[in-house]
Amino acid sequence: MGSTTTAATRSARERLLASAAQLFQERGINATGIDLVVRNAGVAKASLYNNFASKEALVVAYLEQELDGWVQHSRSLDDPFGARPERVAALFEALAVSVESHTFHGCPFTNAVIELPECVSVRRVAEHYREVVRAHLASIAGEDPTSTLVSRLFLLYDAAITAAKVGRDAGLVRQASTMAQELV
Amino acid sequence: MGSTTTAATRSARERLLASAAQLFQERGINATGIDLVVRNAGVAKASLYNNFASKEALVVAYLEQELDGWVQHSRSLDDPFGARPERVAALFEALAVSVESHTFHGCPFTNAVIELPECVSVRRVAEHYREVVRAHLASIAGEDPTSTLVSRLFLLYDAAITAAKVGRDAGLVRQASTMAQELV
DNA sequence: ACAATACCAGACAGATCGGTATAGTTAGCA
DNA sequence: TGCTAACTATACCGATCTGTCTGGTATTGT
Repeated sequence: MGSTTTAATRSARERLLASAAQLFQERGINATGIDLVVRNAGVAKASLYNNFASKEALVVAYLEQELDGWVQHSRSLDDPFGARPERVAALFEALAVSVESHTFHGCPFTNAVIELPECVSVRRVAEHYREVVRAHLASIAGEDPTSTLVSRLFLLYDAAITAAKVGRDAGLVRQASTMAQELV
Repeated sequence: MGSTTTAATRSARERLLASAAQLFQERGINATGIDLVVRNAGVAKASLYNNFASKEALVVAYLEQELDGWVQHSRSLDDPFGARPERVAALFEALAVSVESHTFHGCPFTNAVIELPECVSVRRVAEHYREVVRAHLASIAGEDPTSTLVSRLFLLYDAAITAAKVGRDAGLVRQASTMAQELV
């Protein structure tokens, strides 16, 4: 018990999270049934409820996984010794590339809040994500996370994601990138 | 027949659209069942299917109504003879006020695209909305809708809405407003 | 070898989904 | 007056939803 976890356990849980991440992003959360998540994961239904208390718990775990992924991804893109405009550009350019490769389905956190507006645990993860993004932008800008400059960069990052999702327009993403680079 | 529509018919259809608008925005589209829309409208279920072919058709009609509402609303806010920064400010300030009054549930078009990503008719209305917004911003800026300036204003408008929805932050909306005013 | 534990496959339950059908009521109009 | 058409109320349909339960298998540590 404790931290002991068998290889099989980890595999089932991981496959469920990977399946959920794919389906929730491609089809939306409310439009994706448990049965489909389970089948897509190649896992028994009971395994889902052994690892997660409910669908809502699965959604929250999926979002927490996405948050971890964003942190790792943005860190891997960032050169802490680079110039500020280049660091900003790297962040936005990665977004533009994923838009062009059609693997982009919008911000998982924003999407989840829209689909489950009453769910406080979802909202909590989404707000945590926004704090993390703000902190990252603050570290690039060399300012306080509550500063005007960081707020403006944050707005532009949000804008780029929304434009990419609804407008499917990588050009707008690059426009946002240009604006952000001009700010720092 | 033809354009003839009785008072009762108009009333049922209008009540259904009003009910759908309220519930789809407050609870989301997929999380709102037909029965609830009907009950909330004080209307019989058959009246829904006399006026709309399906739930999807109701969603599209709701979005078209929202589009008309946005056009009327933004026109009523706008003074075509005013200075550009004031015209931009009026648009964003109305958004900030609705955020503060807790009647704001995000952009209906963005939300619908997120909830029904496969639905082409929903996406079509959403893209129409974006063209209309672009045209309005172009008329304020006195430039072509495809110009860099209009793209930037458009990004900021998107950003303000997303920040208001997920972050519930009227301060960010006003920050976006300031940026937009500086641009024109 | 053996108990514990995760795993799989799938039936099942109760609720709710979108949508249809039935049956009776009301209002406008020739 | 009597036809038409839209209304109301409600029962019903098959499908699907989340979640539970049974029952058998494979792996694990001791």
